[in-house]
Amino acid sequence: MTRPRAALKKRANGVESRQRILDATVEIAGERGYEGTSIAAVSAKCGLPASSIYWHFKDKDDLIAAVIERSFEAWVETVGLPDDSAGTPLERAMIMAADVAKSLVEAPDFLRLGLMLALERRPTEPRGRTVFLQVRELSLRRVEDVVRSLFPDLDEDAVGTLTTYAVAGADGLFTHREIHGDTVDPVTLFELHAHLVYDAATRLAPGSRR
Amino acid sequence: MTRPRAALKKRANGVESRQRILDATVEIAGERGYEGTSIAAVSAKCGLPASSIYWHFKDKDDLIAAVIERSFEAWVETVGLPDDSAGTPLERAMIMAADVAKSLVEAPDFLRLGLMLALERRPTEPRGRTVFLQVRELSLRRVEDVVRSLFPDLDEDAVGTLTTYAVAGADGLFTHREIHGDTVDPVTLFELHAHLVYDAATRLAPGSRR
Amino acid sequence: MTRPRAALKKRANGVESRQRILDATVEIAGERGYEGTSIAAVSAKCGLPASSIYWHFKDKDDLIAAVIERSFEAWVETVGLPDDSAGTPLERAMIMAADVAKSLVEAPDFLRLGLMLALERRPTEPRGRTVFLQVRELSLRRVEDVVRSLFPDLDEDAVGTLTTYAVAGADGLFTHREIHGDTVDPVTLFELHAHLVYDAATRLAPGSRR
Amino acid sequence: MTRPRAALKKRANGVESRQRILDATVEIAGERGYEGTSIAAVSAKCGLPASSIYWHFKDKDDLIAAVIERSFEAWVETVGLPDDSAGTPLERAMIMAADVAKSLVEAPDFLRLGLMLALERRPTEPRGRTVFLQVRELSLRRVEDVVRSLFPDLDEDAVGTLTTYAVAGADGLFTHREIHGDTVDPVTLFELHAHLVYDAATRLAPGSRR
DNA sequence: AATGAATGAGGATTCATTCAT
DNA sequence: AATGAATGAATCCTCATTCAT
Repeated sequence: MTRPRAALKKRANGVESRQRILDATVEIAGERGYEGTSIAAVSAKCGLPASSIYWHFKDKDDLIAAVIERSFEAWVETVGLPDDSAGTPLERAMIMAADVAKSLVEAPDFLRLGLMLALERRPTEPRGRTVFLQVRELSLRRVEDVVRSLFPDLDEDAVGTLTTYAVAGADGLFTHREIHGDTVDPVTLFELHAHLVYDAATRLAPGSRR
Repeated sequence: MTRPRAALKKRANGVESRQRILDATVEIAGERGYEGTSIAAVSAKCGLPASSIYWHFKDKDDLIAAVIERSFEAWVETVGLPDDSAGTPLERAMIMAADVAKSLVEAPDFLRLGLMLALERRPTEPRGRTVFLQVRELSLRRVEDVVRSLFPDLDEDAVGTLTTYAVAGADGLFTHREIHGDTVDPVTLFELHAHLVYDAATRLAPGSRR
Repeated sequence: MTRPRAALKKRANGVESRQRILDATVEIAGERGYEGTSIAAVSAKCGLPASSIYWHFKDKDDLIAAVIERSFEAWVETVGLPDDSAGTPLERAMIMAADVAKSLVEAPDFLRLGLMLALERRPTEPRGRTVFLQVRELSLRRVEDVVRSLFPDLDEDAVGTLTTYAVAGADGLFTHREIHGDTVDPVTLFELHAHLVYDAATRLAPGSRR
Repeated sequence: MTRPRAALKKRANGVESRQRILDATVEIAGERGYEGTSIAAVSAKCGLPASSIYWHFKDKDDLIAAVIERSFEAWVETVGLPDDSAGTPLERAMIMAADVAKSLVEAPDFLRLGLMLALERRPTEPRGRTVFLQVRELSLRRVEDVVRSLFPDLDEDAVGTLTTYAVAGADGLFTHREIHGDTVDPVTLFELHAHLVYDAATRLAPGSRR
């Protein structure tokens, strides 16, 4: 009576269960938002009873926050880090644009869910929203750095404006695609965006005729 | 003396009640989205019992759809129609930009609620979402017309791209402001956007070195 | 400016409205029973607002009771009274059987609704049930009389048993038809029933070898 | 000593809870029919909160269907199977009659509830009704078999007629008793019914003077 | 003779969560 | 590591009824 040889299946496996729950949750939360995501629905989709979800996560808030975190990490990986060395500023900007466009097409959960949460204004803010705002702030700083390194002449105000415009534009293009689908090619749009942001840098630069 | 005109309060007045319900609903739905909007909350805010809400609206779906419709109309009014005659194309674009910026700052319910609904993907789409998509489509056609009239040389593809970029940019700037507040002056951003869209028109125009 | 010539339509007409309400109510109550019959449903079916129903009837109980009364009268008319004079007792019994069979096929609302109400045991008995029990008692007395006149020799106990059996049989055949439809010809069954009741009379008669 | 077996009350026991819910439901549904049976009332009667009822049953429909099923089984048990061997056909028929009479007096929930459901015609038929019709069909087949074995000479049409008449008669007698109580002794009536059905068999038999 | 609007009570069902096992 | 059962609060919505007009 040795231990069963291949007890691989159905052997209590915390890590895998956790993943299954998170998988189910992204799907549902991405469809229905924070309030629309019920533990029962997640339970039905992942096959584990509701009480098991509470074994892995403190509460619904915690679950959603975890989902945001995980999907942010997944998104960050698909973006890839820009190679600092290569080419002219414009060329580097264009490569970033293409990267971001691709990442938003491939791993849209993070931003969709995040924007849904961010647009809400409920009195007691869910932790998921806070998490999203944090990682978003992080991304904004990262973009700011890139802007600064690409256009060293800009003053801080201009850097802020440009960063905001660059990120807001990406948000808008993403949102548009989520709503209307690929009626216009997203890569074209993101490249246009990169070009225009680049133009804006010169427009905002000191000594420009603005 | 005739009988007191406004009796002793609380006497049947359909039109006003309807408005009160809608007022309460925009406020709540704009804060918490579709699922977060409970009839009980609306009832509490407008003072009428839940059952009375159902006299005026078939169900929650119907209520939210009505809110979207009304807030769209309100928004359209605050935008104002562009004066066809005035100035150079660029000047006219700048005026539009300022108008839209102002309208989004003043009557943001329509777009906030609409975007929240639009980002959702629930299997049985709420009517409110459909309504939003319809009026949005309408707005897109309107912008398209303006683009065409400002830049008569553009081919249809370019018109589509430009329209999409213009609207998506506005969405993005709006979203950014909803999330981060006025860290960067919205009018500046919308004017920058107008400038860049204008530049893009020349970039996309036939004969440009694109 | 004389009175409009043919103000026949839409001139407030109490009698017709009352009928429309009753018509709608039989239909719904026959489908769904007492509790299942909502004023809103009746209102929807007859086209008059709920408040109008309350102008014609005191309350729901009153409405249902009125329906029972009216459908009983309709049923009584389709039964027709047996012609006292004609033929042998058996022949007269057979004619009655055919009459009753036909009436239950043609105007089944009364009995269906009545039985539904009668089978219920709610603590505060609805007036409709009382009305049904009353008219049913009336019918039972009528049948009793017929039994007595057909079989003058029977003692009162036997009359009671026979009457009960005759009526219960009719109820059962009716119920069976409501449930299973015309899988077996109802006239055949009612004739068989008449025959057997007739046989039973001889079986119960004094001096029979029972 | 081990830990106290029946803890401190109120500790999870699925099977027992399910029974308690069903017990409460038969009682209420038998009194008030489908629509008249509110989950709140069941909850009050069985002591479990409404939400617990939904742990055990998908919805009200499911609950009522389960009640029908269980009460049918209970009823089948009180009927008892006819002992194939004993006596003449008539004697055996009489014993069956007595058995059925007794069972309907003792466990009337099944038939009362079933008939109430069966008489309804709601557009979307409740599952409970379907279940009742199924078990009823089953019972009819059983009776048909008995008829065939008691009167092997009958052709199929006659078997159908006789079966229908036998069952419909039982329904009618049951209904009568539910409505009017024991004004006439039920056993007497069921025995009379058995006699008459027996007579009918000869009346329907080939070669009879029918 | 009729009705638009209102309303409190109650309908079924789902919610997030807990807890003993 | 997991789960069956339970639970109170909240969900949306319908109920029968009223009342001023």
